[in-house]
Amino acid sequence: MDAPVRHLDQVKLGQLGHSVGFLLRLAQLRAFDDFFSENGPQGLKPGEFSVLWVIARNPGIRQSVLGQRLMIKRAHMTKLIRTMEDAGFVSRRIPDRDRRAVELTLTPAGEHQVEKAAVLFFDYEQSTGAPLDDREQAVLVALLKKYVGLQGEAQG
Amino acid sequence: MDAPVRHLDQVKLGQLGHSVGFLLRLAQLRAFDDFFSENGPQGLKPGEFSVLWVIARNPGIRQSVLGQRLMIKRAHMTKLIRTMEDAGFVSRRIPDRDRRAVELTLTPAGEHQVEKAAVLFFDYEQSTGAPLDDREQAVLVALLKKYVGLQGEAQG
DNA sequence: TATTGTTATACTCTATAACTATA
DNA sequence: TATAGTTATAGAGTATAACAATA
Repeated sequence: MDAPVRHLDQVKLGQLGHSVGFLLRLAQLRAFDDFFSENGPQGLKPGEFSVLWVIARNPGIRQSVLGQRLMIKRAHMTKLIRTMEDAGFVSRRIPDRDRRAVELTLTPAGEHQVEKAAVLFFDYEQSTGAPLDDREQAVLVALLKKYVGLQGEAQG
Repeated sequence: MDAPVRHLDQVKLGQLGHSVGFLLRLAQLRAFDDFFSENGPQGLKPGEFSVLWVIARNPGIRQSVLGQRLMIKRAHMTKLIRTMEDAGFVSRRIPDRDRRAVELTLTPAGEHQVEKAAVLFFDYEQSTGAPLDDREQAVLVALLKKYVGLQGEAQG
């Protein structure tokens, strides 16, 4: 009989410790949480930053396409975009050739906001990758891209 | 001037497409979401499965240690454990030597539940890793473990 | 009929702080 | 004083379904 586990290093994870899904969850918590809580750039939340960033690089992108790429559901996209519109960062346009759709662009204020936040975001990315050296980090990125099927996409 | 982006493969992600944090988020969605929504084993949610699994391998583990290892906050642990207790899967015990603490064990029903769920969970893990071959998957797991600081822990 | 986006509802997970009881 | 756990509240993110407008 083992004594009751009272210390972190004694905890046995078994197969779970080799589970991609489980490790991804822990890794995501490590990567994002502390950053976006306190040091959060300009009060932008993760989803908001990624949305602004992608609109900046794809002016006129359709709301549905943006949501698909970032894996954000339509209902949530609506709320996100409304918030960004209310903040004065995004403008919406209904194209004549398909009046169901919405095309998104950044306002000048939105562009300014993203570029400022991006500096903080990518700087943090660098520092949070600390436990891995550059080569390991590159391998991790490559494997994750393959895992999520993000390989042949356009680079900007 | 580019034409408005209307297709997924045209979307330019720029630096974001090389961001560990961003890729981790996409990867986690890919790994977990669809599985635990529909095919979810026995109606167990991800947090619930991981909690039961770790208790099974560490009988008598303290609630606080469990929460630290799984990166679940104390307030949320309380609710999670209550739910599992109400479901008849977990039993709580206040040890005499520190009457503030709670030691957790599985009931026979809980043990049965985890083992059944584990088969489905790890089988799915296998299939969801499809885009990566065995060697790539092993490298990914090793890098993620290093990234989250999960290296020298006890194996079970 | 199918698609784009909106609205409304509910649930999971998280964040925070105040609280208890024990140490 | 500090720690283990609880309670309560708020918020983000997501899932779901019903809906309007357009294709």
